[in-house]
Amino acid sequence: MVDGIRRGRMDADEARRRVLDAAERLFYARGIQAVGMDEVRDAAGVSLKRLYQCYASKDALVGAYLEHRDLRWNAALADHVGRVADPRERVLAVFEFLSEWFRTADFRGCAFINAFGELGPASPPVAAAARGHKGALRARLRALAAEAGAADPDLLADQLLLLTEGAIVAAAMGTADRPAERARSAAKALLDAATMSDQPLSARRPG
Amino acid sequence: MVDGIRRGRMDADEARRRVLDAAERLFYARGIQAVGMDEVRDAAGVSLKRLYQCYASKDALVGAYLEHRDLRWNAALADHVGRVADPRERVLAVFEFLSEWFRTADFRGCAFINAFGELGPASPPVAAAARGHKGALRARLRALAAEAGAADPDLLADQLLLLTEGAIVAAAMGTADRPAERARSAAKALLDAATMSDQPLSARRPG
DNA sequence: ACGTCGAGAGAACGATCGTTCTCGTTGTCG
DNA sequence: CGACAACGAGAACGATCGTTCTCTCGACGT
Repeated sequence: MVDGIRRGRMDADEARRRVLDAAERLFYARGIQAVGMDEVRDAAGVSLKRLYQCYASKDALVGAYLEHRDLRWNAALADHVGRVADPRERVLAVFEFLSEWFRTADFRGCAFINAFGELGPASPPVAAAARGHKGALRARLRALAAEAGAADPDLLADQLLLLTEGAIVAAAMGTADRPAERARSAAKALLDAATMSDQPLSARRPG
Repeated sequence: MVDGIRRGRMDADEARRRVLDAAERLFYARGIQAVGMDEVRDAAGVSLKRLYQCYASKDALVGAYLEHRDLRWNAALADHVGRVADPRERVLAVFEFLSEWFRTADFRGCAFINAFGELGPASPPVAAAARGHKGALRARLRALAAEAGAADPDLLADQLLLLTEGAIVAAAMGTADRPAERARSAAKALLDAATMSDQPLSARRPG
């Protein structure tokens, strides 16, 4: 009974991983409400009983999906930005990351924007996860803006955040051509404007 | 028999109007999948039979909802921009329109982004409506950019579109402070950058 | 006034979905 | 070898939802 854990626990971890992988793929590709637990079970190759042992409810699975997605996405962005040294280029690297992301075969927008639009008002946990994800992104953009020498890092961070979210939405809906490149060009212009460091921004404005 | 149409058609139009009003309010506030036909019936104050006489299915009602929303939103934006004469100010008026919109009590993001995130892949009509709406917005921004003298109106239009969509998303999720004002400041900088070849920055006057 | 048509209210139906339960099997340990 | 716990497969259950059907009643034309 005690040692039953030996193999049981290994299998349980494996099952959890497969369930979460399947859920992430399906929820992201087709939306949360459109995917039933039966489909997750099929894709994960486990039994329903096992599925509910791993995640006690669909809500719990959705929470784990968003949490995992947040970790992966943040790590991928950090990795991409981390390869660049120049502070200004680090800001623009965010948009090169977006460009690569948009080209991935299964790209379907931001999981958090989608989940928020789908369940936001009806599901406080989903809303909180979405806000947390975007809050972390804003914090990262603010840090990059400050390192790049922006006169007002909060302002530039918000502007970059708007460009990022807009590019993601436009890429998902196909409403703009090469949205990442357009966002990058806009970010460059805003970065220039924010770091005309030693004079014009303040000199240009009267009192 | 012919005249039976007289009163019948009046009531039918009235019922259609009330059904569409109720559906628009409910779908926008809580999402499409979260609102059942029974609830639309209650809010509209008609019978289910009448409801299905007005709109043959929920899909048809969703289509009418998006179409009506598109008309109203475009008209409101056109009205707001139309009150401004200066070409550069007309571009920025878009973001003042957003600012007012975001402050309305029932604001809950862009109906088309929400609907697309909710049903996009599963519902081609919804996806088409969303793309049509954003396509019209992009065309309007392109025209404004051209009138304002942008060197590359397509580039500026896309950049402004990204700012607009980003501001809407950020406003809906509450991830940025005063997103409309931030988007406006970014738009101004981009507008400056896009029209600098004609006139130097020093010749510009802040609005 | 009477028969007919259509409207309203809501029951009913079929499908779907989240969740639980049953049952037959298997693998393990004493 | 035999009991027992856990597992897989899938039926079952209760709820919800889109849609249709039934029943009753009131309004209109002749």
